[in-house]
Amino acid sequence: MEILEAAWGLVREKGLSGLALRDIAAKIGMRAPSLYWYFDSKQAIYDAMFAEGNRTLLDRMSREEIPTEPRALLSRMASLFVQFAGQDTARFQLMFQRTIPDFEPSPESYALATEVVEQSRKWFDASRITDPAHFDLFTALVSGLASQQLANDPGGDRWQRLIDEAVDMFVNHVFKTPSTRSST
Amino acid sequence: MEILEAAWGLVREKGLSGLALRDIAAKIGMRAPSLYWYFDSKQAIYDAMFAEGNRTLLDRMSREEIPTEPRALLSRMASLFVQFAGQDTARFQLMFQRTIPDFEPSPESYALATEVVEQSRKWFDASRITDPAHFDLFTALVSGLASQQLANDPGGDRWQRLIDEAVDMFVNHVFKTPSTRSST
DNA sequence: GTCTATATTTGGATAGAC
DNA sequence: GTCTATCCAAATATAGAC
Repeated sequence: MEILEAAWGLVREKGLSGLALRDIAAKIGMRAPSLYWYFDSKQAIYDAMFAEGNRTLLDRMSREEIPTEPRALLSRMASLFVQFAGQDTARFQLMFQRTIPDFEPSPESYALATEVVEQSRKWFDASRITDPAHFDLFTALVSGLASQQLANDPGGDRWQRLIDEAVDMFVNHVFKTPSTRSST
Repeated sequence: MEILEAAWGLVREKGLSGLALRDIAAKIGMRAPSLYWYFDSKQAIYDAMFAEGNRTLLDRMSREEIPTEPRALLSRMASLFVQFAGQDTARFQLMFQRTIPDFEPSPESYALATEVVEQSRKWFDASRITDPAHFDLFTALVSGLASQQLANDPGGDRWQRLIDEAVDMFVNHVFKTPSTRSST
């Protein structure tokens, strides 16, 4: 949908909460009221964007074939996520941080977000790491890399390039075998 | 200052970007224009809050005596930060995430933020970990714990209680000695 | 489907009296 | 220092013509 495309563009330019219906309309040669033929409200637009972001991420996850080796698997997972986050700060904020005052995703959109978590856990389970706390630790590690990258070196790779080391650290910790370390 | 206290309260209730001068004034039995005697603009209020947050954090850091043992030191550091973040989501967003469209801290306020980073690095250096990339990895780990805690279990301790394990993981990685692990 | 016109609200900011 | 009155701008949303 052309409207959402325009919305994404604006959100990247002016920040997530700086989005205005007027601007969206202007960007596609329309007037603001016309948007109401497609969406019930501004919140509905945010909601559609939220859903789209999650669908995109789900799609990317489904395209990957899951490596069998845990280290490779978790590295793939982390790279996928940090890269996804790094591509669009506003999208990251919309999907993973509570930054817009009133916005609450609709049940349908929220279901997609849940599916993302479920898929992630399914991937993670394939690494044969069983402790749920380890999953939490891993998500913290990955989201930390992503958020530091976005906040302190946007567009760069200062944290992105630490992914493999971080995964090594994590894997060695979980399996408590300080065995072979491959830093690519 | 009474104004800032009211502002913090509102920001916690209605979100960072939901702050309105009218509401601040109302909360302390005033009218909005009166605030202009104290602050030049709304941005100036955000700026004062930004500065105050950083001063508070600096103060807490300075009150700690730095443990000599690296594990204890980093654990203290991480706990301090995650706890500080967990106490106030809005403050965390203001200080560490770019969530308000136009807000840019004044040079004086920004200097305080820089000082926080410098102090943190000074602490970190005391652990005799020299690789700068390790500092980045550590900040990612800690901020990841903090942001996951805030986003997915606000008020709880699901990620907070992983701090010691995370520090163990990190220390073992950095010193590459898989020696004694103490999980408290 | 898209428009103009307009209602409505909200909120930052200023002028000027006291 | 604090007020009232007011201005101004932005922005969501609705009504109704075409």
